[in-house]
Amino acid sequence: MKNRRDTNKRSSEVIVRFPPSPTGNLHIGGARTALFNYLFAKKHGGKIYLRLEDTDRERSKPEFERNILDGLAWLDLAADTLPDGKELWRQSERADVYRTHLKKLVASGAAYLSQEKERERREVVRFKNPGSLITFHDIIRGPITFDTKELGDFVIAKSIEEPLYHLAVVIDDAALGITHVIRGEDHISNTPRQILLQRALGFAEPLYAHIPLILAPDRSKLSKRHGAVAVTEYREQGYLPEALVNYLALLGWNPGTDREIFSLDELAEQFDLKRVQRGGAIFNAEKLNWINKEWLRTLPPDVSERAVRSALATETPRIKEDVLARALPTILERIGKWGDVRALAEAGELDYLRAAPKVDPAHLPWKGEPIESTREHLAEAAGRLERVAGAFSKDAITLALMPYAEEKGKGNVLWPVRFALSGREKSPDPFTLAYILGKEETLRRLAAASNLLS
RNA sequence: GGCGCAUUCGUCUAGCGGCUAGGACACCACCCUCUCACGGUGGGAACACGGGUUCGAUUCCCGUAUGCGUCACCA
Repeated sequence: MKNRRDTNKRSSEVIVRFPPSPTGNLHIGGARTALFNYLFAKKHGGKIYLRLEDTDRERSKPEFERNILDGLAWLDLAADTLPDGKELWRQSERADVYRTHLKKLVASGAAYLSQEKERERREVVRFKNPGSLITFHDIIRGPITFDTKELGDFVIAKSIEEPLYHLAVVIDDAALGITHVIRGEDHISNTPRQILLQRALGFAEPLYAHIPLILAPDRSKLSKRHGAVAVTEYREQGYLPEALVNYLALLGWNPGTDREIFSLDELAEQFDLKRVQRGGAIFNAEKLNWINKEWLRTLPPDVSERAVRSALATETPRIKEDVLARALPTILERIGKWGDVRALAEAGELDYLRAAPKVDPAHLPWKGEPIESTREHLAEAAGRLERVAGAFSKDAITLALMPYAEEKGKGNVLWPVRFALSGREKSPDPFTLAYILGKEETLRRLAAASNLLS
């Protein structure tokens, strides 16, 4: 039998699979299962196959399949090409194989056609359960024992033509030569059933590793009512795939060091099933945000600029190219993900980048400073900035303004200048603002503010 | 309810018989500072409980409690 794990020749080979059911979008938990399988395969130079478990024809939908494939591609979790040369393994295309095995099971007496009363169907295929004690060694949890008598003669197919989950899984795992089954802890109780089938079919038993579940803040199973669960929703919110992968890897696994920022390749290098946690882990968006921020900082400026620009694409009027380019570091400092750019814009915090602000003259003077001298400060600041000869850089601006500000009191000078440029009580510092806006626009706004005071 | 899995700061976690129980996120304070953000420094914060085993338990064993999973002609 070709799927036997030969103890000499192929003992070190690792073959894993990610088998989503296209009955829903790729969610965070499924993505992490895919990730752990991927990391394990890469770590050991093995293979990972993608298998669509679509035996339930009613619930399986093309749009879910699309969503799953999109999500995996976005996270950069590429599966290996299948032994038959295809990219995708669909259970719905393997009816003949399942039928053959089913007939064999029935012929040998390991399964039987069962007459049902008052059920959905009159006749189904049940597995004749020998009722033995099954123990398997979970890589993460150690030995787990079940008394399969409690399972009864479970149904393995709706009919000879319609296999159910456990049967299809066992047959496909054997056909693909799967060596390690890495899946969610909710599958622990499925394992004895599958081992029973493997034995009846004469298949080799893969090694099992059941990873902990991802939980909602209230420790219940993470679901739609807890907010975003689909991977594509995180993409839409403007998270970086590197960040989501990084965070997901750290949810339930750790490298044993204090390091927290890892690329996919670095994770693969470090990954070890032995360091996977046993208890469930709550999904914490704040930590994700922090990791995303760390990744944001690693981006080259042109990539960031493009992303910020596209986040602002629907905002009018458009921010001028050169202004946006200079404002980029300041914007990046204030966001955790691309979606925050929109939030910033909607809160009006970027208005001053587009056009001169409507300045409320009442807010122009710094604490108790008279209007007269405030106007003087604005005029003097404008004069000094106008005399800046070379590049209108942040350093040059600071050099031009600082001595005067220190002489008259920093707040007395810097507050009105900053307020004149931004029109806001909270904003970046005046030097940065002047640099972003450019000399001409800076002088124009200072003059405008000065006029408001006369 | 049966069966199974789990339980260290609010959260993610380090720890694999002897530690002032470490780190990160979040939070708080201070510093930086014209404001905000960034950054820096510091702080509060945990071994679920009860029995054992042991000279000594966060660590090993057994209970209890709690949480979660699963008991489909879904996967």
